[in-house]
Amino acid sequence: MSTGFELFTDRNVVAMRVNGELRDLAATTTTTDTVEPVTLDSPDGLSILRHSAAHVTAQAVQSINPEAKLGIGPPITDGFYYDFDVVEPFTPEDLKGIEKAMDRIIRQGQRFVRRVVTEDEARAELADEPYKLELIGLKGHVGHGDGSTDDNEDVEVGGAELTIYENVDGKTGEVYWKDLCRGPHLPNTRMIGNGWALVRNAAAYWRGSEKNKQLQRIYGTAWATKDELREYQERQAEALKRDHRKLGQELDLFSFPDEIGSGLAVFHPKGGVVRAEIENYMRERLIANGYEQVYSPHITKGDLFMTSGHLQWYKEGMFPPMHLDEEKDDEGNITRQGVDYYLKPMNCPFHNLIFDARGRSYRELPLRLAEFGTVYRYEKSGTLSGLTRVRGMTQDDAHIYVTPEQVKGEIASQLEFVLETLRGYGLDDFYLELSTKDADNPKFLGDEKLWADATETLREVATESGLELVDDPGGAAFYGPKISVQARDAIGRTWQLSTVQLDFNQPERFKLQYTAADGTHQQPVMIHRALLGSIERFFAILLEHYAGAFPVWLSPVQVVGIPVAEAYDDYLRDVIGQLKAKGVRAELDDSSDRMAKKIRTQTKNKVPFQLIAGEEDKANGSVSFRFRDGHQENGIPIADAIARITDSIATHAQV
RNA sequence: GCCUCCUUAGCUCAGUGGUAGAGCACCGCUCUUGUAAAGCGAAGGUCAUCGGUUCAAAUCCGAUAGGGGGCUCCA
Repeated sequence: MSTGFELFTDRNVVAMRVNGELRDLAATTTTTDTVEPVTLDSPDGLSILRHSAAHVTAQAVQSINPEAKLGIGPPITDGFYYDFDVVEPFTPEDLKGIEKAMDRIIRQGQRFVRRVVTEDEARAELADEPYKLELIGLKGHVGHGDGSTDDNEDVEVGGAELTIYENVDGKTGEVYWKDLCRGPHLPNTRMIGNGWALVRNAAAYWRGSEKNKQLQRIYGTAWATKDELREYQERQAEALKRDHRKLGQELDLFSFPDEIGSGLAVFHPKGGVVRAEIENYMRERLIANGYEQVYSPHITKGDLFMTSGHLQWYKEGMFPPMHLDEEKDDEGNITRQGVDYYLKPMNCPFHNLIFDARGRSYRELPLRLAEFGTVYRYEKSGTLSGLTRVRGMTQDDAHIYVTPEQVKGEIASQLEFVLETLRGYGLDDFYLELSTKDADNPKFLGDEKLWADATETLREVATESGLELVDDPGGAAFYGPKISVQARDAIGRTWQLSTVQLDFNQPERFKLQYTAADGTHQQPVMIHRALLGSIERFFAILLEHYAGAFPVWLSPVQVVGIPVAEAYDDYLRDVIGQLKAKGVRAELDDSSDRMAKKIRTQTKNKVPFQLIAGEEDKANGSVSFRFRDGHQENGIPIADAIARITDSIATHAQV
């Protein structure tokens, strides 16, 4: 029998795994146990650190406001949070005070002490903590088919036995504070060190349901060292600098005029260039890969969405109808029945009608219909965010109709097409996510066997791609499972981009058919495929990925000519003219600014090529390049300069 | 939708009860020959909107709209 303190003398060890279970260092082990050390900087160690920091936050809050009732306080990515029921929400000043109190607790070096309690003991000790009592009650039902506690709540109540963690004085053993908790914890608050900070406060529903009361949540971050905290804060600052809303304003790309309404963007001329390039490239790729382009209107009679099922399942996500064509007599009696028209939230029903416009042969399949279809969704106001979550957006939407035998091959080639196209935009770090149905959720429609087969097919294709595959249980659409491509951007954030989704439901609802080789009528399988997601969102992702410094082909202005003095305007104007003739977006900066000011301005505009010329270059028939990072290449002959620029556009190069 | 914070000139922001300010951008003039800001001047705001308190409101209170951060949602 020995404790972790005896087994591990390395001070970086903060907990241990005993037979696979995380335990406090204070726990006792026997010689037959398998015991592994958990270091502070390991993923487990960081979670424990963050969880302990959450406890200290709660202790600090209750030391300031004893009336605050405790919710839950789990570790999360990069940090932790703790929820409180308080009469007055926390203010930024409150957070400063809480940080001070936390600092005192941390410096004091209080020990975390684990104590096993019976349910009755726990209820007695936590009589003033209604939320904790609720969790104890829930735990009582786990194993009786409830199973409703999620991972975060599990952090509080844990597995086989109820435990309370006490924060006690390192010397006297006096108990300062306690909380229902599974643990494990750091041996001592001092180990939280100085790599932590409170980040913000926000409201959050108790147990994640909007039917419940909103609690006040305090978010914090915690790291093994102060340096790692600083790196984290720098990453946050970098993300802020790249924020597409900020860059969109600075670079004059798009805006959201209040006069139009929430979540509805306009693209300015410069943003329009970028967007057109994004779309043009996509179009080229579609045509080269056997797609046919179709168009459909923005509104439709409601019946179409009854057929598709959208009005039954997603009506709250749609803009309310326009009621048209109703006529009444003088007494107000309806003499002609009106019709409801809806803005479309999805394009698929229209494409189904195109499929169904005439008899289809198996020889036509796979039939790939593609459209940049603008859709409107009545997103809740609180969910809107820049271009990434809007109420009006254009999907690069495609629906592919295949025979059941073609499903696997088509999905495999779709996946390849998707990845290749994304690489063309400069994204090349991907992993896949397989979204499947929950066993018992009634939201998911259709035959179990179909789901199982479809899921298996997707899994095979995903596995064969060789990319990392992550499971997303319960993430499927109501009509079928999907593979989504997640892309990592330049600073390591991941974005869900393309989705390839199987649908057996809509072909059934629309009674879609094709004539098979044997003359029988068969139902096609439908594949939904969005490559960029929405063009607005993809625009935002690229903008953040490149931090506004687009590769040349996407840059709104590709070349700016900067004469050393006015006398060289004409010389450079001629070079710019030659570039324009080749389709390059080139301009001459003939404003009255000094050269250095022009360089500053165009660098801030993130123009990829600045062409500078004065007497020296003019005499040699050359120009000098200056790039966004400030480096220069002087005296390049004009013809070479033009070739270099046009090549960089053709190859989608970054400069 | 819910909680919370915010909204002053085109942009970034000062201005905590006595009816508005700076820098940059825009416009005009003068100047300007080699790699990130030339000088001078003019113009620009019923302080998001509406209502209330007050002798007096950008400032205090309320509502509405828009935005940020979260929660919930995301076909």
